[in-house]
Amino acid sequence: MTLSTQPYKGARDFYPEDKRLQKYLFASLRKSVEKYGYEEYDAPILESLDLYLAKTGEEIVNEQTYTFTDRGGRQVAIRPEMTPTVSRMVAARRQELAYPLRWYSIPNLWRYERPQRGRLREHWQLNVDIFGIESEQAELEIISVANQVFKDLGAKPDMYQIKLNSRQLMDAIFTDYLGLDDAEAHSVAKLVDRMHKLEHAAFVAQLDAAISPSKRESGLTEKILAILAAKKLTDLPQEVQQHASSRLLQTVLDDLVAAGIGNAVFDISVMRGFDYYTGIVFEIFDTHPDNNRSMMGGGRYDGLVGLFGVEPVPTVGFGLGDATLANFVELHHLLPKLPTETAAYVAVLDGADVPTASKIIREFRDEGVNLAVGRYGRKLQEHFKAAEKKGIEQLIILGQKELDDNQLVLKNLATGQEERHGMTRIASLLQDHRRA
RNA sequence: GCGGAUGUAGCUCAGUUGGUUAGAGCGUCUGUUUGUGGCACAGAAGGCCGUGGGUUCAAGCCCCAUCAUUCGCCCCA
Repeated sequence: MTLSTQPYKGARDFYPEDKRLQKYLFASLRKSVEKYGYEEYDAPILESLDLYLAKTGEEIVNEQTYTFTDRGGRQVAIRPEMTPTVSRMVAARRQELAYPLRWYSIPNLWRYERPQRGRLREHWQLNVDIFGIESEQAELEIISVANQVFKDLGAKPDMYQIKLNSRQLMDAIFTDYLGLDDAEAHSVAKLVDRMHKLEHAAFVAQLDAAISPSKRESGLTEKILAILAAKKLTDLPQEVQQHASSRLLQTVLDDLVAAGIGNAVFDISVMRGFDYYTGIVFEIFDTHPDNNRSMMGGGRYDGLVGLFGVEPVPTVGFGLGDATLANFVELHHLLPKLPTETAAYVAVLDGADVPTASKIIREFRDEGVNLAVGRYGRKLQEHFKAAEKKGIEQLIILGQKELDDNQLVLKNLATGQEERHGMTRIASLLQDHRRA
């Protein structure tokens, strides 16, 4: 039995070129959310299993969470999402924190399931939450932050679409307007979530199955279909439009447009899987036909902090996965060239005095110039190849001649241009080059 | 958990109706003399043909199982 070199199923190795992409994406995400005053936090990857049992949405705990018993007999889970953790942290210090809190994190999360495109067992997810604002100011800001994230990655508005709905509005439609009981409402909600994936006939058939025969005979199926055909809030029946949640959603949509976010729309099929959402929910979809999926989702969850036996704190937040985001930026060709951190490669030629060369190299580093040194005693052409393969554009040649007159050769491997200067001059050239 | 596809060199893949020493391109390494690369030329290394069993005189090829990868379903942070 030979040892496998493959990473664990559903998890990725990050070779330097992969890590470079991840670092670029995360740096962009951090920059975007920090523009709005969000601060980064973090927490352990392990949590007590109780934390996930306490909230609703059972499947994720039973089937999709990595769990184990530790040596002290405690039931432990590897975090499958960040929301319970951040709620726990807020609850623990609820009285001393300065609201509104603006927090973000980029945790790695684990779920036990069959890997597929854009969905792995280990992934990283940007989590952005605002705590302590009851009004729609919170929704407006959080969606603006999400939009900023895409804008800063170079995305144009037609590359993605922000879809909004409201849990309260759907509850009002299901219960008050349609008269569904709880079980029917739950089934119909799950169906609506998938309505764009199903053939129309299949959807209607499943809809029929989800409601009681008597209601079906009184034409309820048609009534539901009429509601679901709504493309705008104003397509809904008057009595539904008068509901407070409908007016609130319209306000948020109008405010987003006023804020210059024109690709935000009402979409009745946006339900969100978790039951802890209490108000407006939203998702961002990639409009590219090869990646037409939800990249980010979120909403208002006012009840979660209160699960810890303290006063509830109104919260709006979202999560954005790294795998789907990477698909997005690649499909839309948004990636810039990602250069190495190393400013120059140093070729110490055969016959050059190594202690003297080393002293010069140390001086470069003291100036903050990142240098990788090639193996001593190699031929110059091998240094060229090594530097090029590593993606390092500049080569510093240190032969005995250069050491004697302290005029070093700096060669740009892309253009072939060469210049001779003292160490200080070359250091500043390299620093300018990196800033450009 | 369910279904489809695919496993041959480091990578991308060829391998005829089963037939003897297993192929290409790219990459890697060496050299074309010792301080100027990317090209070219010459050469080399590198394969239990995913694994186990079966059929056959003979299996990379056919059959079964198994593992892995991948796409989708379920579900979705």
